[in-house]
Amino acid sequence: MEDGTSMSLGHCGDTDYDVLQWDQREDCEVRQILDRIADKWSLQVIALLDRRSLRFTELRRMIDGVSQRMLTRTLRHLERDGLVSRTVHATVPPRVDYALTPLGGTLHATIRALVTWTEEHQSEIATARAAYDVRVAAEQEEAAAEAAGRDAVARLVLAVRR
Amino acid sequence: MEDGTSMSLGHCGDTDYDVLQWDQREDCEVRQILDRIADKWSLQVIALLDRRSLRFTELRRMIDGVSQRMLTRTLRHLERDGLVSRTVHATVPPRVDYALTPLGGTLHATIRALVTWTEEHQSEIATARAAYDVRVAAEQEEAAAEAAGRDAVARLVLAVRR
DNA sequence: CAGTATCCCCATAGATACTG
DNA sequence: CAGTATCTATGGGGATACTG
Repeated sequence: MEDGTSMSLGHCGDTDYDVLQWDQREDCEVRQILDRIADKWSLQVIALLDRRSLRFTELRRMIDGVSQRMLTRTLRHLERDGLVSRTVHATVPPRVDYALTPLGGTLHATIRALVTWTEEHQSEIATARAAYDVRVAAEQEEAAAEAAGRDAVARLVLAVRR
Repeated sequence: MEDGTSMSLGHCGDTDYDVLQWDQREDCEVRQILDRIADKWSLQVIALLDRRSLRFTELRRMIDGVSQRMLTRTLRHLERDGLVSRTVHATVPPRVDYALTPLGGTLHATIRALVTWTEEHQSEIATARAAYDVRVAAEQEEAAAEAAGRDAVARLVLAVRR
């Protein structure tokens, strides 16, 4: 076995509980779910399984670039969290079906809000980035010019002294 | 400079655009936002700044365990995406205020949905995990027992042959 | 088919030291 | 105070080989 977030989960660190916010607590449930959905493959898996249940190899083919190892790991994590169910059919060759659980379905629905937000605001973000990058570039040029100015002065001083 | 997702962002990979889903596209806006809010510190920063604007050191003190480097990086990223604003007061000693932009505010509101979901379902998740762990442990014991049985048989065979 | 087991890389977090 | 610069270490994730 490779890992597993350990069993002693608990309800986050409970120091000054009432003063702190969900996002203040280290390793709380929110963080764990966030880490799960933010990892490279989980979200794609969830989205695909929301349409219909799929076999291992079907998922593997549909998710471009995923390795067997990573797909297995991702599915195990999702299964452990109760977001995805795994049914093994004792046939030859073996057949394993993965499906989204009701719980997983509600999570996917929730995530959609974030997707919608992103779609609605992506142009604002792009604009902000462009503006930021320009600003940074300008500052760098300024700094370079200043440095060049200092050098010029230094050379002048040397020339005069000679 | 250290990095910056490069400037050639674009609207994700545009292969078979209409067939694919948002979550199928590699490196699309959704992924970028997800990576941002899912990273270790961004969310805490956003949540704190949603209450009131804060100075660098205030943030540093309020966010337990964050290093200068990480806080700076986090703030720069958030600033670049237009989620956080940075105002430098030309005083001695210097004073820099960070605040959530309107855009950042709407993002925080959206994320709250995810937090709510997590709070509502954390017991289900915990139950699922416990069940999964028990299942895995049982399978392992089973496998161990089987292996032990095989060994016993093997020893018997050897004993009889002698 | 649906995995497990290994090895390896490299991107990023964290610690430390220095600066306008 | 509010950073930048540099180094190291951890682990996520890819490639490959093997198996029930």
